[in-house]
Amino acid sequence: MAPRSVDRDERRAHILQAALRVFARQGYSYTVVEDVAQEAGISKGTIYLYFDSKDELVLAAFELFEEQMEAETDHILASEKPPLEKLRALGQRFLDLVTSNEALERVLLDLWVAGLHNENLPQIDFKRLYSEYRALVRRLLEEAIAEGTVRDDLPPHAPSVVLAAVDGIVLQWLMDPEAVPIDRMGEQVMDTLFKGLRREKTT
Amino acid sequence: MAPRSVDRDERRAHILQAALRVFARQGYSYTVVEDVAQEAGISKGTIYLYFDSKDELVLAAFELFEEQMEAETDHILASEKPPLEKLRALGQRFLDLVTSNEALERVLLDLWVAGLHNENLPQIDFKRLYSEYRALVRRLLEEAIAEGTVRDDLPPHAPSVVLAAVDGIVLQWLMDPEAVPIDRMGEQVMDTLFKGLRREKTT
Amino acid sequence: MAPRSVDRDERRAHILQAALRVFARQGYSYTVVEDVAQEAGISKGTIYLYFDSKDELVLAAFELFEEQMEAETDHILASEKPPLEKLRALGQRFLDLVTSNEALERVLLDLWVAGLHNENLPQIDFKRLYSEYRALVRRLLEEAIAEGTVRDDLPPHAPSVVLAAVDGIVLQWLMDPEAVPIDRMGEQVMDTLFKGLRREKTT
Amino acid sequence: MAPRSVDRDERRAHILQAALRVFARQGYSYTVVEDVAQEAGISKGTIYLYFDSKDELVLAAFELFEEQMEAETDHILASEKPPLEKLRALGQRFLDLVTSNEALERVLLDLWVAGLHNENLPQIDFKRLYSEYRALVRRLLEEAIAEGTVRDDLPPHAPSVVLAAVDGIVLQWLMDPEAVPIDRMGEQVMDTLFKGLRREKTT
DNA sequence: TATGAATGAGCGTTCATTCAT
DNA sequence: AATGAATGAACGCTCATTCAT
Repeated sequence: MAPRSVDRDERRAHILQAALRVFARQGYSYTVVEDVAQEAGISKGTIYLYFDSKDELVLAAFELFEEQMEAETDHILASEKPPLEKLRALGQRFLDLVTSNEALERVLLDLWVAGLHNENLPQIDFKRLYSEYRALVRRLLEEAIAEGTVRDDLPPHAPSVVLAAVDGIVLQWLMDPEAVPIDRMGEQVMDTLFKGLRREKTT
Repeated sequence: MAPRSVDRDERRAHILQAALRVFARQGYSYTVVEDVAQEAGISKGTIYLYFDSKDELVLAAFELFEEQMEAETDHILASEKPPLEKLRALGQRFLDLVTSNEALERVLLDLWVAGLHNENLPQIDFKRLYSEYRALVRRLLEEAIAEGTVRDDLPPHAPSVVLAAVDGIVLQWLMDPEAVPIDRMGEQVMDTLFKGLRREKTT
Repeated sequence: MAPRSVDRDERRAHILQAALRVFARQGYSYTVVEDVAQEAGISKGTIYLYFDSKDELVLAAFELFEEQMEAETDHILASEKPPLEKLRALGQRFLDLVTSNEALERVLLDLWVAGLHNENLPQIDFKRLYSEYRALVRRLLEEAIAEGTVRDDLPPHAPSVVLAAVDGIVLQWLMDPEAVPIDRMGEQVMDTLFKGLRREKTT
Repeated sequence: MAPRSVDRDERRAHILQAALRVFARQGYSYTVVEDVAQEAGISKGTIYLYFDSKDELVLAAFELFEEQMEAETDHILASEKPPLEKLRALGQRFLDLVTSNEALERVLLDLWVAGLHNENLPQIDFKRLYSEYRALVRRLLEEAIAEGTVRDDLPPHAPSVVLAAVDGIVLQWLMDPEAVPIDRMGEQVMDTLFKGLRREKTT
């Protein structure tokens, strides 16, 4: 009486991974559902047994990323490191996460750009997400200022600059992985941000 | 190059500007050719007398940006400022350029993401473009190191970080212009990059 | 015809009843096979063990109706009533049958409309069926004329009008059961048809 | 500067007539938009220049019918005939209208049956429409009763019976036009309804 | 026998592009 | 040169049917 039995979650994950690969290769809007089906080695209709729509595929990708990042963030914040070390660790983990799944990152970028135009993508609130990241960085920087490890004359938007540097590096890596080898970038980004470009004393 | 040609160029520019506005508002893939025609106050068919395809519109937008940026860059490099001031000026001009034409920037981002996926967009070689920018920044930093105004232990990919910070700020501004007011950001980005986050002496 | 067959017939009937309920509720073309399966408490695949196709379900529904109506008709015709009473009884029984299974009637209507368009539904010959009904009514009316209970100047298509009135009432009931309460309509239809609208003597 | 010029209304009407023919032949749900395009001798896309959706085609058909019928109704009601003659004229005109466009009638039937199931077809409120027709018939009958031309012991739902007879005749005609020649039916329906089946005096 | 996951043809609709005027 | 009506390939999605278990 038992039909073909499948592990729904596994199947879903399989399709999602296939979708990520194709989306990363071709871009979300240039990918047709049939492409995802072929990549997953199944038929078009099957995808709709596991996802309600093409959009939901990309939304699921985002959730995947957010879950992973959130877990990492909580872990790092709960640690006993000084605030600047936490910041360094966060940046590093973000880059690691991104590195470990280039496909995911490309898809997120697509999604990000789409979100800039499409108000009907309300499930993903990048605006809020970035606000939270900025607040988080700000808190760490303030702790560090209180501690005396960070200068107290930072520009008010310094948190944005920190985020910008990390984001921007990912962008360059996506564009040209050889020229910007991301697995060695975390340290350099943080070193540059922490120490600045200028020779000390010369300020 | 007959008088006709001037009219033609003017017309072409008119359409391109209209296209930029619409693409910026709605995103490239969410814009239908009819939208551009309406914005330009002409008919759909006419667009095809000046551009071969919808794609060519966005390609022309890129050329527009590149020309503008190149002129600015040359001008700044030819000036008599010290290298770090040139860098600051470049960053500032880039942000100004972007600010002055949000439409253009949004379209470039669209294009950028498309280029990530579409190898058949050989006219736009972002890879090469970024290589050139990195080389430019590197040259300026090396001059500054030689001069003694920049520390000589910079990480090798520091130029990427500089570019990243500027790019990343634009991204955050596009996403949330109120939270990241770009007209006051140039200075803060440069200040943060130049001085670093850390309190001096504590290094 | 082995014991198995009984089970099989029972199962088939069970599915058919479930199908009727769903078809009546949602309409044939708005019903997906899965809906029928759920209503029957079985799986989609099982339906195909008892019926070759979705179409066959609706065909079976028609056979069901025809069998029931035929049995009733024969019974009434075999009775000892005068012809006009037989006619009244037939109309009443038709309405009763319909009333007792609104689902069936709605499905038949669907089928009826489909049959109007689909020549490939040769199993159901509504044309022949109505011809037979008309002939039956005609026979009864002629008997009644001979008897002197029905006027001898009836229009030639009076049998069609009789059928039409009964059919039309069912239609109005299906459309708006509150406005046309079918359980009290049989009598009124027959009264109106028998006596006519006009005041007697005024003819 | 003038493009291919067309009379929009004419074009729309042309497509609508083509759609009516195909819908009548195949039924609404068995017709694909491509069929309508072929019948109209145009391409699929063109249909969408004149109608927003497939549904709108059938809705437009209904409006066509309603407008025609309403105009006829008003005209008849405004005339100087006695109420019973008005009723006869209404029935006759309804049948004429239906006869003159079999395609339209078949489509309306389709629509009617679809409306029974599809609550999302709110533009067409057959329930209300029939209520109004019943009220109209009732009013005429009451006038006739007051006048003394109609018996005063009519069953309360007699108006429904009148409507039923006319509707039902149309149904039989659609099913089998030879057996039920509609152009000679109006009179017979009305004669049967007015005088009834029974021989006078015998009541 | 019964299951329900899998299939893929087919649908309504969109829109970049063409072309008669 | 300019128009906008017309085109038709392509899309996302549905669902009757099949079939491995």
